[in-house]
Amino acid sequence: MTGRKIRNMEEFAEVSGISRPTVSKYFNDPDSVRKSTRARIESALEQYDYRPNIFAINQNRKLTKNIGIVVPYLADPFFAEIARNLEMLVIAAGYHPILLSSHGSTAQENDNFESLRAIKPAGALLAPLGRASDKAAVERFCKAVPSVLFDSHISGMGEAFVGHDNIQATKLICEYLCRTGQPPAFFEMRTPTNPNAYRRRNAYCEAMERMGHPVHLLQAEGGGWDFEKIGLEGGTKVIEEHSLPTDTILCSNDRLAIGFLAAAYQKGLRVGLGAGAALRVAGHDDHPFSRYTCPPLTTVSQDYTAIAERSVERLFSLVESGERAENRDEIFFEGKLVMRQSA
Amino acid sequence: MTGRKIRNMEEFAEVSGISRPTVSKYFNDPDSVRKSTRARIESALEQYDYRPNIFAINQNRKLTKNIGIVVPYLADPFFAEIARNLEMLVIAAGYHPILLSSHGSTAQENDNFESLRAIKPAGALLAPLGRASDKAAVERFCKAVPSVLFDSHISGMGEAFVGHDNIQATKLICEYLCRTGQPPAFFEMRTPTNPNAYRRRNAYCEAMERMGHPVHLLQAEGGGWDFEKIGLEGGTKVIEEHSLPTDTILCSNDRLAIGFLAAAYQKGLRVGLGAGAALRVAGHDDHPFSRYTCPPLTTVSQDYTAIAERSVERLFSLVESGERAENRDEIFFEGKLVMRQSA
DNA sequence: TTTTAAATTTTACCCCCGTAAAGTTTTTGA
DNA sequence: TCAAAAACTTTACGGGGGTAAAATTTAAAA
Repeated sequence: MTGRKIRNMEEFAEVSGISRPTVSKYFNDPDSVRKSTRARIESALEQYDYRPNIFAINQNRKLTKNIGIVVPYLADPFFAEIARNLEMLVIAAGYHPILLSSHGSTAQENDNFESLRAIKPAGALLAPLGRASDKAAVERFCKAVPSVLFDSHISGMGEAFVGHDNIQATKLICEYLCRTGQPPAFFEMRTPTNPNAYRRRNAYCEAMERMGHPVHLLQAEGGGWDFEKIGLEGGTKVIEEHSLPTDTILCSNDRLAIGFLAAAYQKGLRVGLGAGAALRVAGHDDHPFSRYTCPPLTTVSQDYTAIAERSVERLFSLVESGERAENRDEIFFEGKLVMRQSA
Repeated sequence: MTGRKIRNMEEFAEVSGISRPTVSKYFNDPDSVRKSTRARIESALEQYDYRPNIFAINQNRKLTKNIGIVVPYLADPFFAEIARNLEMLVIAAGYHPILLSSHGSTAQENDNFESLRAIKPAGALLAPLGRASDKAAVERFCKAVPSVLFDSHISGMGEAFVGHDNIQATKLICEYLCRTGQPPAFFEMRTPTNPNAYRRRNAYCEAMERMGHPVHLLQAEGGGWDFEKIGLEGGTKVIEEHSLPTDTILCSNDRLAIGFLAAAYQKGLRVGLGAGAALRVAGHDDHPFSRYTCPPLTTVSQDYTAIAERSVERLFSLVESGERAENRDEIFFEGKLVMRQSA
């Protein structure tokens, strides 16, 4: 780090003794220039502190190295965790992740789409809000930017969808619960925020009918993203009303289950498998905190890593081929049973 | 949305019948042009879909409307929640937040600083890793970009620090615990990831000495950001070794407490206040999930909202004056006791 | 050594907008 | 109504770099 300040590529080309277009070529792909040229540039790089201006670069490219990541609610540890995985994969691929949270708001989601389009991303990984999404806005965005949807499925949008197999996973835990005790009732939000919830509800109903057990839906009121709160309040209500039709509760997701466990605890109902237990409670997702509940939550896992990896992989195959997918594929990863002490 | 496609400001100026420099002026401040001119531009804006190219804008400004937000670990709901608050305040102020997580890694933190500097942000809100931070890198960044530090304090860096009063808050809960039962032992990580932990440890020691109670530090092994795991394992260990010197445990933060509660539960130790309880456990932070633990966690809150608001306020007073602070101020918000059922 | 292909340089133009300077029009206020 | 002030237009330049085309050099192959 010596010598004069370098203001632009012109000056850097000068001090490194190479022409500017070749320097430009180097920065776009160091392997595209002769080895000896590369060496000269890199030795100049050690002497002088220079890097190309990102705005000037992006202005001249139709596409940038930016990859947008949009999640519906980043303060939900599930999305935080999957976003973390996605970011790291995108970085590893030499791209630049731009992480945006819609904070549960349709307006914010639309703003995020606009912000993203303004920076001409090479592609985007989207988990839309779902029910609350402005479908037309999602569609416009996907048309303009190669996108892979993950977690929340909106039919027909994006070049691909990568997500969790809600149906298989729900059936799996239903079967486990039926095999090991009373058939479960299903605890959920009456009007779920997340579209996966509908698939889980349907899968539960189907599974129970197939096994010849009664279907019991326990529906909590409330909207938004404060699932634990809804679980706690809804859980308290069903317990107080003695409206539990069975001793086994399958919650639509782990966050609801965490709330429900709190409700059970506060009402003095012991949850677990042993003789002294009054209730079995299971969740869905293998949420980062589900192993720390009391008792530890039995659940079905989502394969976070696989979903993140495949989403990124699928997106880059689009981005790097420069083509749009001829046929939209949908990839589902199976859930695994995570047996802990709550059910 | 009719008419031909507009490619740039030149063309837009043409169709709106105004000169390009005036149009440019309008986009920088709609109030800086005559009312009638503004009306003509805005009616053209309704007919034609045009917005200025963000890269070209930023290339020509020394400063952008970008505000960097760097947090050490976004998958920690505490940071997710505070980032959410910060983002919304920054947006409300008409700026553009760029949220970056260091994912607990020094290298990533430094990369984040570089990425941010590359986009010439008007300012930055930083919560450094702390102990793991590359101090020189933080200092360089703060010298180059007006920055307000929050949550984790590194002395002398940034134009201001806004955070939680760890000392007051720790003393508050110590006094509460001593007043209502046995004096607490302090459960923490031996080598804490977060710098606040050291202040809490010291405040605990001081408070106990001042009140004439013995100081007991229970130190869990392990590093990183998986605090619940450390709390569970460390808690299991101290319980198994019968090395609990008192029936009251004050955890250095809520996430450790969540782990500790799980340990107690799994070891059959009933936590709470009543007669049947073997243990009291308290935390620190009022973590988003602390109200859903079993039993609900007694803790001291951090004033998330105030910290976020003041940080943003302080940063914009710098940004908009265009000056650097003559004297660095440090603002601490007091914690409040949150009494729930665990202690 | 010659031929050929590949890499580089030169030249030139483009991207899209900020902004300063000078000249022109419109608005304001007395 | 008229001069001063304000707003606008025209003109011109600059920012930092992508990229195409033609000319030149270098390296590899025959």
